[in-house]
Amino acid sequence: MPNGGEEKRKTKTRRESSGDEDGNIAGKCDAASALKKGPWTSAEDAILMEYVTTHGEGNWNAVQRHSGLSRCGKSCRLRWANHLRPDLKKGAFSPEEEGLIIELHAKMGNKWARMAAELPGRTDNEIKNYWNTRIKRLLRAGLPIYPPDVCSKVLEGNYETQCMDRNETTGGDPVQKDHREIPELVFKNFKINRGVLSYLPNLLDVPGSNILKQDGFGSSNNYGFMLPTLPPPKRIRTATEDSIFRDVVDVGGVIGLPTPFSQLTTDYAASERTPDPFGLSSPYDSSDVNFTSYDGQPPLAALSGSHAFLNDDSSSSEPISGAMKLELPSLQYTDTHQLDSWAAMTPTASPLLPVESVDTNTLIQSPPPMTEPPQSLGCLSPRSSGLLEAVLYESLTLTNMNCSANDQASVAVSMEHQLPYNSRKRDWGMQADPISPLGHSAASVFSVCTPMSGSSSDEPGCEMKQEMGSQVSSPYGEEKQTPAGTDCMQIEFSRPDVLLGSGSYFGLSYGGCLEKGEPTATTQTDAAGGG
DNA sequence: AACTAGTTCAACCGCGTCGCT
DNA sequence: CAGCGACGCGGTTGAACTAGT
Repeated sequence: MPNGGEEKRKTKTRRESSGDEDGNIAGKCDAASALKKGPWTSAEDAILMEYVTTHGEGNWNAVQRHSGLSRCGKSCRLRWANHLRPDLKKGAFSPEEEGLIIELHAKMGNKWARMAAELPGRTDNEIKNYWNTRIKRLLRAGLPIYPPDVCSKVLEGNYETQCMDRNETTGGDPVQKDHREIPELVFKNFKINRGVLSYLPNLLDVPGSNILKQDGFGSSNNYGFMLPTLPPPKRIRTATEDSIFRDVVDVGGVIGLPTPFSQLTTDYAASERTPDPFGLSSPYDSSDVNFTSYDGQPPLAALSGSHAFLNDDSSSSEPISGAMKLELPSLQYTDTHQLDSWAAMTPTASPLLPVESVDTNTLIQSPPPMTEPPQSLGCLSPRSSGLLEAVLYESLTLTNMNCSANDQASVAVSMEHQLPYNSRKRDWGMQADPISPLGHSAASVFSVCTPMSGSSSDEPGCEMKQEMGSQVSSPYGEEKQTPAGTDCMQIEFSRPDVLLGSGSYFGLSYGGCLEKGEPTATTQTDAAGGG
């Protein structure tokens, strides 16, 4: 499916070859040297091939110098890696490969290179293209990105491996936790946050049901966070839909409709009153939520949450808006049937605040270490895993928020006891975050600071503790006091307008509950975007 | 046959990281 | 430790192609 073709490729190449002389000159690699850009010709390929076979890979800039190629080293490397490497596997992805890609993406997010390493003969670019194409199609059809079996695999796999990992790295000593694994991601710098969010009240004038339609939210420029907008299908293409459906079934091995995560529900949340595949129980029963209330818009929870910035490497430190883009494509639903299926996995119907609307320069900061890293939480650290884990993590986080801010010692314990994996009863109606986990999702777990605030944790604004019980932006632009120690999630989350306007959601709520112990100086990123 | 919208894929671009000096 | 170059990665773009009308 993915590549429509070698044939096409050949045709294109042929054309390119013929148009060699017209190739545009100049380039970013080295504008001064007028390096050629654009499609490679077969002659160039030959030169590059010859050079690499004699000199080996690496030192790509030398290729240009020594081979006479008018291509920058970067371009040479790309060409070699993506097209000329002898071990490249050409042609469409096999079903096995497709399945693997899906699984890997569920685990690691947009780590194309890492995924490529798991797929011999495949390039990151290829995988990326495949995924993006696939995502587009699935979203267009309103289907879940991950087949249920993949979800369960990832969940199980990570739960086990990460716990094992943790035990190894910490020697089982909960005190000596491995900071790489602990999801020390909380909102910091609340004062700054409040500033950042200060214009949110503007949004509050827009009814929740409509806000998502506002320019800027639905625009392509803003699709990054939770409201990516793919153009609605202008015509229904039966063949395409069929194909999509086939993909879901074939690749996933499990029919994703109408309840794509039923399997997970069974596995992990059987005892819960609401399907809770990711431990993402909504405060609502899905039956209580009218997902069509937003003018027929689907719940805009972004399941795909955000590998990019949940993953543990540098790319995670990008400003949220950037990081989220590809991973949170639009979720569009065409019928209530699909809504139902999504309702199970993305329980929130809350309109979500696009990160862009907050501040594209926001930073993700490492939270202060928790008094005692809940083991399970550590196992689900978004920093060490992908989307699904992130979702789980957030679920845990949200759950944990219920704990009294004063009862710091209970944090770890309560979180442990609120794992989605166990069947411990949770009163989501009172406690959980309706905005959801999936909506703000992983993003909401993170600290959001303006760069100018600095990532220094010793700034007063970064002291989450101080903020416990501090102001909460009301949906109406006012601020109200939330008594410290009270259930921070008792804000009126059931109200979309509150959710939208509640900068406090980002700051206070999370911080109030998560922030325990010393602020950490560790930052996920620096002001420059992480370097 | 012409037009249009959607898809695919190669290549580019910007940025982060690493290693060397 | 700063500066620099090389390299790698992920996101985006644009042209070619395909399919539907």
